[in-house]
Amino acid sequence: MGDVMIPVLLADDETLIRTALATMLDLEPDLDVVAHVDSGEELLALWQQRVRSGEPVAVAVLDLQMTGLDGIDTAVRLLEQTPNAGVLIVTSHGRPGYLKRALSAGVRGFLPKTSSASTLASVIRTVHDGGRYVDPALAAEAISTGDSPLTAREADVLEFAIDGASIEEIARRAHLAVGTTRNYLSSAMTKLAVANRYEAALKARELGWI
Amino acid sequence: MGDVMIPVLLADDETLIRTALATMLDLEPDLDVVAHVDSGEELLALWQQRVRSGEPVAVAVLDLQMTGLDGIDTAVRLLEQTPNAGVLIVTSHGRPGYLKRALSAGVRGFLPKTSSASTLASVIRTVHDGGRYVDPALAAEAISTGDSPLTAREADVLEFAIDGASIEEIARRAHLAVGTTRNYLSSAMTKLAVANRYEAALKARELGWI
DNA sequence: GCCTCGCGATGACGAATGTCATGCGCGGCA
DNA sequence: TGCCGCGCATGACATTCGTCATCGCGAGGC
Repeated sequence: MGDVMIPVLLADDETLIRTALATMLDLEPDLDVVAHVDSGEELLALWQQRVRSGEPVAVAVLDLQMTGLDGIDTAVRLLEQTPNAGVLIVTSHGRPGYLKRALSAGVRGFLPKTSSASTLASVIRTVHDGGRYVDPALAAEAISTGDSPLTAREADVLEFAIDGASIEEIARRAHLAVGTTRNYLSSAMTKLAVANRYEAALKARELGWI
Repeated sequence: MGDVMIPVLLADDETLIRTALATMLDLEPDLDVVAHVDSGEELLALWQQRVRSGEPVAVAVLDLQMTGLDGIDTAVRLLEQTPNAGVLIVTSHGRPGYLKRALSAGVRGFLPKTSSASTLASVIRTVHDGGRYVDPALAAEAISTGDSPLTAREADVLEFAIDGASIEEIARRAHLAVGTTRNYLSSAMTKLAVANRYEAALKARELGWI
């Protein structure tokens, strides 16, 4: 019996949600939530500890938006260490770009929080067995969105533009000249078909491109 | 036994979270999650139905951020109909202004999702017994933040400014002249001590003032 | 070696934006 | 009744912003 149980590690900084999910998943006969923590850092520490002590490989269920290391950052580090670990990301915001980044990092499951509980449980099993599962709606959206047309610099300046900073401030943060910054912002705006840098930053974030 | 059970109605548009919370709360011996729905509208319909059929008064647990009617809107309508109903709001974003609006609507419980599960359960009991409970950290923040210094018009234009619209566009949406819109934005910017309307809108939202 | 291309920068120009002084009408209110 | 205060509006002004043409430079590609 013990060897058919799937060990699950859960990371989410919202305690209420995390414990509720842990409680619910633990009710599944074949799932064993061995630990749940409130940050990516703690999950990584726990993972390493389990690897060192030779415990059976677990499925990591990560919330995408966490303070500190977010779900994708955590997944990247975890997968650097354990290349084919089963990692599953759960998120409130179905941004296409996030899905792409997660998949290219090697994440094998990606679900919105609007999924059902039974979906989550079955995806945990799928991921544990080496399979993949991506929410169909999110996948369709990611495909139809296409890849980011932004160059690295354009993405940089947009990232600094999102909090409403002036071009001067953006230039300082990006270590670019003011005029250069303007140009990058301008070309990003053209690509995104919007009229100013704020809309551009908003849209790029919406699409997960920054 | 049946009459000591506290009926709980749950509304949250994230199915995974909602069912996990419902499952967890149902494990409490004195709580009975009689239904959980994914929108404020549905919760209101359910509430009315229960009132009409004379069922015992329940505690409503509402997620603050939902598409359509959000937690506060739902609470307002629910409390218009049943003035001293027990309503509890749960949220990811601890904006001071939200807390104030919720309390002035008559909500008696306000918790961040970073609370513990036992806190939620005990606050449901408190609210059911006619008591109040507000997360101490959120309460302190709300007190230190003070009230909104924005006039109604200033708040209006800021709301339209948050998606990056031009002043012309904001003016159209607010049914104001372009110059007037500029003036309101300008005075809002002064009050918020920022340099442009985007920062102003962001800051006002951060503080829960719009 | 030469050519091209992308990155970073500059300067000029018109449009959008933020500021300020000012005006007008209207509902309280002393 | 007269006097704020407030909502809404104008016009003028200096800045900031977005666009565009142009340039230097270094890293490949042939």
